Amino acid sequence: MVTFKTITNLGGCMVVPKSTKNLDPVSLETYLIELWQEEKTFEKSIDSRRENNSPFTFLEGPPTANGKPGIHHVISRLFKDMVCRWKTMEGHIVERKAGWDTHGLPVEIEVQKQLNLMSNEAIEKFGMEKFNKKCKESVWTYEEAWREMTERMAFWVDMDNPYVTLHDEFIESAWWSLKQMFDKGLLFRGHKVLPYCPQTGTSYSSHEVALGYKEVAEPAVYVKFELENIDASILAWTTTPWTLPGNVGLAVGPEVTYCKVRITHLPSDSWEGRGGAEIGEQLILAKDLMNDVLRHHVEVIEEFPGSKLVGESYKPLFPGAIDGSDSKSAWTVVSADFVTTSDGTGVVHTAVMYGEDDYKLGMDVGFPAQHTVGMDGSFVDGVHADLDGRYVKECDDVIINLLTEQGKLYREHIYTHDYPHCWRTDHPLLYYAMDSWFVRMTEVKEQILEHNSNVEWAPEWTGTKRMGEWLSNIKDWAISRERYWGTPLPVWICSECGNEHCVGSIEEMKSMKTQSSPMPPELHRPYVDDVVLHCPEVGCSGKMKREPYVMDCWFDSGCASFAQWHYPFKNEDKFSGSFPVDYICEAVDQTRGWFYSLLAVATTVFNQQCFNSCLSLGHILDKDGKKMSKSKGNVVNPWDHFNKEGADPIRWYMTTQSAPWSPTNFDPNGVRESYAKMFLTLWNVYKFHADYAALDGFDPEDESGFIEINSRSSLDKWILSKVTQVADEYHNHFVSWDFHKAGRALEKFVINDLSNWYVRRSRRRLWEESDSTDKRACQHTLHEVILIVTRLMAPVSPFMSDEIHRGLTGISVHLADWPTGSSIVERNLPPRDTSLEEEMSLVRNLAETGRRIRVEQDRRQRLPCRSGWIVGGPKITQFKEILADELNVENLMTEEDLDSFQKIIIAPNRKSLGAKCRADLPTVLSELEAIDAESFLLEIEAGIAAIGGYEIEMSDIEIRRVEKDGFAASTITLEEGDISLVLDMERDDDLLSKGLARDIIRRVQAKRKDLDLDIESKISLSVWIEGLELFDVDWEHIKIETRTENGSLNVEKPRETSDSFLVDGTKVYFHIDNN
RNA sequence: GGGCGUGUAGCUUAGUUUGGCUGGAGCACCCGGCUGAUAACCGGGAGGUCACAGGUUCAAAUCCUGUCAUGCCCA
Repeated sequence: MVTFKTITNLGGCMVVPKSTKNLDPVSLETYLIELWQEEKTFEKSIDSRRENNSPFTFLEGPPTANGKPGIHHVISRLFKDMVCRWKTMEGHIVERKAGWDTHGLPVEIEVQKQLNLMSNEAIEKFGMEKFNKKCKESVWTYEEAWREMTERMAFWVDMDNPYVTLHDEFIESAWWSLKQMFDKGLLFRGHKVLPYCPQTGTSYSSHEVALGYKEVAEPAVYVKFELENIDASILAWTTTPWTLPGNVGLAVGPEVTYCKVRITHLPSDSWEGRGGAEIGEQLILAKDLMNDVLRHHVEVIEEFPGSKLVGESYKPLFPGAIDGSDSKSAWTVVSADFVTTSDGTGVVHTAVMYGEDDYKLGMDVGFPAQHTVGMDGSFVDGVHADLDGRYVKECDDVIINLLTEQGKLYREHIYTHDYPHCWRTDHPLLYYAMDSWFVRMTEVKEQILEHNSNVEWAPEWTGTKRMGEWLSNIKDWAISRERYWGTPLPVWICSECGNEHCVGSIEEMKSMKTQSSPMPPELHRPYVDDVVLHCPEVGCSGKMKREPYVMDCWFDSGCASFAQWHYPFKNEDKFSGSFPVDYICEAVDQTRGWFYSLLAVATTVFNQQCFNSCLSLGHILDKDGKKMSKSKGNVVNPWDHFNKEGADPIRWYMTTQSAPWSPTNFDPNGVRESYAKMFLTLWNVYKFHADYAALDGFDPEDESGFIEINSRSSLDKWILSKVTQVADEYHNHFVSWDFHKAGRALEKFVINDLSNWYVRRSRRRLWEESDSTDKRACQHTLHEVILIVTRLMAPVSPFMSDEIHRGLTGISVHLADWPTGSSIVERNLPPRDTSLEEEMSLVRNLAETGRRIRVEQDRRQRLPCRSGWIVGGPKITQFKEILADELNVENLMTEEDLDSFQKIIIAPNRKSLGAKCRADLPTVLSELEAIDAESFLLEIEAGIAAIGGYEIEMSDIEIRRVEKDGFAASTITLEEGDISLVLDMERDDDLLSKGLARDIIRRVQAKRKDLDLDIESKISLSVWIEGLELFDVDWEHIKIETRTENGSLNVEKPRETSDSFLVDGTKVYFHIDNN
């Protein structure tokens, strides 16, 4: 059992608290930022923990500095900072290296917009070297803004030594990791089907595609594929006729029911567009879609599952367009599980190179993977004489005509759908199989699932569901991009023997390069493109050219855990001591982004998990729950609040508003509320303590003046017990990532327990002018409780907590230990006394009950009651005086039961009495009203009760219990049973005089405050009262309370300028003269 | 289209895991009270289709099914 160390000599210099000013949050915070810089508080907070040698490692998810930081960036930096600060206080070494993500398409797009370079051709004409230089500059556009925001919100991170993904060191580490994958056979070349714009020569990420969806009406066709061995054609549907020359297969659902039909009659309706069928012709399609597709009258000849069609071969639509000699499956029917009967014919036309499903299916079943369309968007030579060299989107009509001529078109129609368009040129995008390099993630699926399951995810479902589901359908990772600005793919291919070589370091490149190739000044295009290597293959003397790709920028950030240290080329110790990383934190959209790329790289390179815990945050939305975006104009600028309420209230608001992983509707008014409640209240508690401590020269470290907790009042013991309770609750919520619950609990403690109860109840103790044990006990208690509160809140709101902590101890809260302790630092909290806590809870409950009674009885709080009784419930031993004072009751007693306060009244049952008495009812009722209930009840029980000649029985009346005249009561129900509070409502001259005195005191005090008088200054007070006698003793009391030296009561007449007020019909005038 | 979240008073939210008192707070509003630390606090009032529709159950904000809205990710 560790005892609570009440005297905490932390080596501070300024232990006697100074009187404080009113709160100015902005200057307080900006002052502290400067102080932290001068003192190097951040560095100290790390260095002071070195002796424990227990690192807690954090990895910063690198932001891109080519966009302005907004309020949504504040939240993720908050939760990063909070956990790091918390772990520091628990005694760990928590180093925090900043990082910048500097590569990637968004950077290029930004520069392209700037320089109006709307195609690859334009970029190359402009010059890749110049272009990349621009990109490099562009990534630092908002660095200053990011630094300022980071500093202002007090995210402690080492921004002077960040890792930067464009640095050669970082790139070299990334190269090294790719070579590990290459050596394990996990890197391969293939195709990836991407939305591609032939005008600009670029493929697009899904993000860009989303920018350009447009609704278009295009021709769609039902095409007849004539089977070789069955006298029928299979019908297939497509919305992209230009892919038909590339057709190499038809996919059917194995479980889907198909049928073969024969045309019996021509359609009765007029035929739309081209196409048609002869009577007697036989067609095959899904049974469910017959009615939607067919326009002829038919007879169904046969029904069968799709599996029966599998393997059937058919005649190519465009013979010679594709060389199928190496493929057994070319132009046959295959089975695929993605086939549905929701549209089309239930048969999917497959052109390997122009659809993702198509490509995957093609690879699985061995269709020939050949292009019929070139990179320029035109058909290649040899497809068809009418098509060769023509832009595909212009050929729809030609193709449909060709099919019609050959009798292969069944129907055409116009189909309206959303189709992606190039956001720059507005041309429709083509889904096109691009050459691409892949990491074979499918090979390591089991390992990555295993590593994922060992991560502590918050919330859990991010890991198990969102990430888990994704990983169980893992696909190979396309890591190459046909772009300019990025980490160059370090793969070289020999032009002689086709040997592929992956370079894993600068040194390796240097040793392999030909004499004539220059050493690149940096590891970027175009310099690296010029490096030619000698082929290392035995017996080959060929030259190797680099594959002209850059890498997916997610690969960069996925390498951050080791590349930030330039591992394995340097910092072996730093890396091994920090891997796997203990903690990362980003918004939920990073699940498939950074969280995944970290897992993927760590699994393929080290076969380890990359991080032990991951907090995935919900997004910040605007106050209407809409996404914040520039175009909507609903983006909140954090500086609006930095410059108003300060960073602490923003951080507190974000923490307590909702669970970290819940989306938060950002309400600026909520920040104000956090400020007004949590921070103003705490500041005033502190100010109250500090002002009186300064006045009295209170020194918490003066052992001679120390009061043991045992010798303090019950009120002190109570708040000390409560602060321990809230500290434990707070800590437990931190452990389970429920930071919002932690903050709410602490806020409730500060406002309700500390400020509105402890301080309010303790004010008189500190007003006492002479030194007393009780006063010092109160000062020590306040001092101790405030210190614990500041240490608890320091990770969330580092400014005010530090200011107060420094004010009380002379040292920074960020160097202090976590109050509940850890495996490293000692627990340091006062003892609990739960019975005291329970009693106080009851007392507060009864005080509220008293106020409720007064409202109901229309008796103001300042008018005292002569007596009050507590009926039932546990005995109140410690806080009886407090309760009596709160209730404003002169004499508070306990009573066994309610009988002495209640009487029985008899109410008539009109239904039964009316039937009995008829016209006499009014008389009976009025007599009943005047009757003595107790004795009449006895008469009824004896069967002798009668009114006006009518016999009265129990059924004629209702018995009720009410408070006797002059009493008022209210009952609260607790687990232990009911407790009633009874108040004596009697008013007499004595009570009225006392009540009046309190009202006068209150008005005079308010006036003193209005006049901005010093608390100690003396006044002259004149009072005139009309219609009520103020007793001498009460007048004396008024004079003492209001520090009146010269008092006059009812002397002459009130002056014109005198204040007046009315209370219970009594008019009071008063006048203050400042002495 | 698919996966994963979210939806409770005008606003911000608790309660949903494990069904059970009259769905609890704060802001704003109205009435009253307390106050020489406080933009704080206390009592009362008004304000609820617990997104909607079904279902299970003696009992549903809570469990199940579907729908709608909204957010993220993937197509």
